[in-house]
Amino acid sequence: MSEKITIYDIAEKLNITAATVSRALNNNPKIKESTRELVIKTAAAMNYKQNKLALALKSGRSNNIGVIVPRIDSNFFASVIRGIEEELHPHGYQVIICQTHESPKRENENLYTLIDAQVDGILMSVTDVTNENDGAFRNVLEKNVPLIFFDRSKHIDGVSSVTINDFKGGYLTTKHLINEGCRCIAHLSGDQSLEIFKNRFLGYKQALLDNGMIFKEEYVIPVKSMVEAGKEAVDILLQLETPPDAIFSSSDFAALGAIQELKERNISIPKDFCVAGFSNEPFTKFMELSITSVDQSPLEMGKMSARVFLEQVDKTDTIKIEKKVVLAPELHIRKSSSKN
Amino acid sequence: MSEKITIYDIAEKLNITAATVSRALNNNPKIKESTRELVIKTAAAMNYKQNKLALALKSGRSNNIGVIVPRIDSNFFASVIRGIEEELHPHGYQVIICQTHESPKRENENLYTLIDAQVDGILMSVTDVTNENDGAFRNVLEKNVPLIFFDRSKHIDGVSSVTINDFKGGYLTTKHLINEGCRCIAHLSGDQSLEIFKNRFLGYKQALLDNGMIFKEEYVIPVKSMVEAGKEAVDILLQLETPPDAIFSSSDFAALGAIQELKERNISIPKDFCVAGFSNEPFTKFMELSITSVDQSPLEMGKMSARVFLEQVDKTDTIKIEKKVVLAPELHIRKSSSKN
DNA sequence: TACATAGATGTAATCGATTACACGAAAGTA
DNA sequence: TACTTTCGTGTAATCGATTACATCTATGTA
Repeated sequence: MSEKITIYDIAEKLNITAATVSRALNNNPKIKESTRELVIKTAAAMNYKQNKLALALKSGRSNNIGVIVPRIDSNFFASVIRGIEEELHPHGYQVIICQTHESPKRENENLYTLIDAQVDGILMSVTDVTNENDGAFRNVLEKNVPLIFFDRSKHIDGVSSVTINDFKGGYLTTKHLINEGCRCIAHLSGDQSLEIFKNRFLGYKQALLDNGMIFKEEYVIPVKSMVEAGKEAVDILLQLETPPDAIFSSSDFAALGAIQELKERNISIPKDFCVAGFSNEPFTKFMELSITSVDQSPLEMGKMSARVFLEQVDKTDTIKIEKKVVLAPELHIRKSSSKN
Repeated sequence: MSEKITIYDIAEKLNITAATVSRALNNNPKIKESTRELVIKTAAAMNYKQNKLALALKSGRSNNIGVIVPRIDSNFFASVIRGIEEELHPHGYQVIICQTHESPKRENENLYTLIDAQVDGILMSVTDVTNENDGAFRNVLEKNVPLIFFDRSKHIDGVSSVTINDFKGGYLTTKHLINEGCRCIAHLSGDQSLEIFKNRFLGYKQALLDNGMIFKEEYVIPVKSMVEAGKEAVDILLQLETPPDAIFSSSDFAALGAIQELKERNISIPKDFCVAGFSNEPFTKFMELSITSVDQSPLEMGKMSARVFLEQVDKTDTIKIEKKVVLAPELHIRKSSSKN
């Protein structure tokens, strides 16, 4: 119903030009005070709203930033997004959400779409590092749109990232299991093409070696981040000649599955078997047999990513600052691994 | 680095006008086939990308839709958003996320910001129905921007909504508890100014009356959706002259708190006390003592909201179709309330 | 041959805001 | 009095794409 009011409407009403109106509204110093006041009052009276699209076209800045995640309905990614939104909202940015569902094709699609939509920056968690068809990434860089990776990163010169120290997370957790007296610690590993999972694995391995324990390939089971995968892994592990007495899982969901399967087999946790997960999903704390897990401070990660973006967005210099922020993982020790 | 290529660049290279280029790229029928092919080939070669902002300004459609939720880091809202994104992505829409943190002020702010950003529609879950300062809502309606409520709705003429039948959810759950043999069923209620919570309460009450049980005010405890609140509620309930033997909680988190407190007091669940929650949060299924809860099909709710939006967005008629979609709640009966 | 018609393309306005440059009036300076 | 500044506004181009209307050419028809 209500006609869209433009600066031309205001100008017409006051018998001045749109240029003057624009200047008055933008606090341009070379405008008479009385004119400014009149314009501002009239604009308010006419319920004028600036057309952000026109502004965006003119300035080349949309005030939108794009966020790409594998999926949004995971506590971790949702929390990161929350952090991003909260940090960027006060600066006038809107957050556009894209999901990849772990598909490199969708990832590229989303990158192109966001660039087409003229976003002022892209914050993302990579889906597949081996994605060679990185014309999409090159495109982003060529357009000089700030790109920031969080959690799942990828090595690209000049691109900043915010991650946690996954190696340390794996190391600390494994060390903790060793301290609890576990002798044979297995690892449920994630997609090794992603650095986060590789580093968790490497931290695990190093902790074993540093503490005089032997590392066995057969104790490392690749799993998807699903309950069922954890059950299957336990099934495999318990058939080994020397079954393990602890599991460090790179996924909370797999850890949960492992626990369910162990209980099914009447193996007592933590007395005879310890389990620890990764991500600190809400349910790990809520269980009666609460699950030890590594917190990744997703909210902080989101806020930090947003801050890194803000630092870069105004740098008109072509000199790219590559900032690598690494947050500290926090091990939450709970019942599933507390023998004492 | 890479210059932005516009249709003018293509036109110049081919010695034709931008109009022709535009027509060729848009499959306008009145263009020579050979010209079209040449333009398309050249555009590809020059790596031309349509500037969506220019298009948006010209057409008045941004291809963005706004989603406003209390917060994104809740499994329910994140899942709804996932549904919305998946349904709208194929239609070329991008999803902009806003959070209110249950603040009416933020809600109004977000509404204005989204309208300013020229979104093509707004899908939202209301924060506070008593929010009288609805200039923000009026503004949306006047601008003829499709508005759709999901889950937490509000009565506004001409505005569509997608909700679940909360009354039925409350009714079914209470009936189930009665069937299990519970005689005194308490209710942990949510903010009664929100219809969803009022309806859950009404369903609970009706189920009691329909089954010859008496409804007692003192059995209704208002709670926040938090673990701690559930504990406190149990503390109050057990001090009553006739303490209840079951709880229907309008929140899974409060239900969890209740269970923790009951266990603390060595009350056996479900033998001596049954508990049921609402929302089917992931953890309810994962607990060893899994929690009975009502599923709200958030993914479906999101997709459905998106579909309702799509139906309305192309209707140029000023006649507003008010569509009220009500999804069926699904009671998931689990250990916390299964005596048999 | 003369004229209507279809086909292909060019011209220019438009969406709404910003801004370099131009211009007239008032004020300051010598 | 004559000339330079300063101040406040107007003019018009610009961002990139779309599209109504105009124009021109080639073809069809009587």
